[in-house]
Amino acid sequence: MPFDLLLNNVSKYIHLDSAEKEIFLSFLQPKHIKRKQFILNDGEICKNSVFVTDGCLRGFTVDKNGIEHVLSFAPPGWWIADMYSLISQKPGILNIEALEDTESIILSKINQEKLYHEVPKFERFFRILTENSLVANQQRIVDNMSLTAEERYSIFCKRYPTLIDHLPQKQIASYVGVTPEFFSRMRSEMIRKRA
Amino acid sequence: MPFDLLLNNVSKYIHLDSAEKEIFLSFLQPKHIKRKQFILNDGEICKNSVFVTDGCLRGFTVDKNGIEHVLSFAPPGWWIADMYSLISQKPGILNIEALEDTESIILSKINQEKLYHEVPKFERFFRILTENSLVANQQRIVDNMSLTAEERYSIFCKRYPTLIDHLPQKQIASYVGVTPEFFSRMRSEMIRKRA
DNA sequence: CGCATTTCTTAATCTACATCATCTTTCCCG
DNA sequence: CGGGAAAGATGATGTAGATTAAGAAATGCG
Repeated sequence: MPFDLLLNNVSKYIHLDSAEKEIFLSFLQPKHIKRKQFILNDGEICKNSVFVTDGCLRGFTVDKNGIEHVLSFAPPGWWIADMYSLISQKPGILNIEALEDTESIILSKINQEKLYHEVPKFERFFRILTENSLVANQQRIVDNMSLTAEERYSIFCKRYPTLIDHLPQKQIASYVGVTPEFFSRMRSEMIRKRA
Repeated sequence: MPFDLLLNNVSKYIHLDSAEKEIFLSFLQPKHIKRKQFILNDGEICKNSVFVTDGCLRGFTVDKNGIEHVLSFAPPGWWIADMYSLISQKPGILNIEALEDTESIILSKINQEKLYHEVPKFERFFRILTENSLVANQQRIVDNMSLTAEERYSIFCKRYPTLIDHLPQKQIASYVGVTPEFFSRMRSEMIRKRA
């Protein structure tokens, strides 16, 4: 069952009996996403929370010079959405794209509201997810103002250990906030230092 | 009445009849804050939302090298709090300090909850404040990754027009994310260009 | 399997911003 | 209102990371 990963994720924060699990599962929809396929474009209203069970998604914005900036990755076991747009139901700034063929589970905004009515303890669960995204954003602002690229890379490594040797370097570079060229040079210097 | 500014602020988002206004006001507490006085320290749990009616507060973090990074200002008409800590009631990372003698209105977390029960439409109001802080943080991450110091300064100017010639330059520099020396140089060059 | 496209590496040069030092100006508290 | 501290200006020098260019390696798709 690919839903096991999701149930595990939920049970980190709230306990569900089997009736509640049933209700939860009835609101979910599995979705296969092909490599390079977009499931959200900037300017759209975000209608879904997406939980990845296999593969990997990325959330990114495009600045006025056409440069992409990766704000988050979603490997298996992670949720992804444009939190602002999802909450406010106003147009967002995030694009969400599959970096490889990906299996996911969709919880629509509408079903999320229904779920709150039928199993109120899910309010707690999604409140915690929102808090986590808040704290991550706050921390990221500070990190970008005070840390070097190398330090930011090591934060990436802690946050996404499974992605380190798994993702195109240019995606990691974009998350860390440097050019692919500099990132390549930086990595080879880090290896040299360690040797 | 210094509460007028606050009632105006609230009525931008929700309409209150006079009974509801009464209830709201009964939960508030005016507070005078002296220049250089802290009303929140990092590591503490944030217990209050603070609305400024006169003067100015700043929210900032201190990095591992002891350098301060200003995340937000609160001139008259603005709310300030460590949103993450306020919502989660866990220790936060923000310090909040008065940049000059300041008049403010305090709404404690506890009273905020009571207010939700007595006047539920305040849920909408504070939800919107939370959304605004979310979108501001998201935008700030992108801005810091893609804009020059000069562009970030012009965003500061739009966001806080009343503060431009009113605040120590080093505070603005810290918000923009540059050293005071570079900020001084940058400003004199911007003036030269315009002349 | 093989070719095209994407990704990675390395090098030279460039630039935005930091750091350090010194001097001047402003401001605030006794 | 006067003196001391904080803030600001300006110059010289240092550096993290960008840009451009060009070749090598990897990868995905027909």
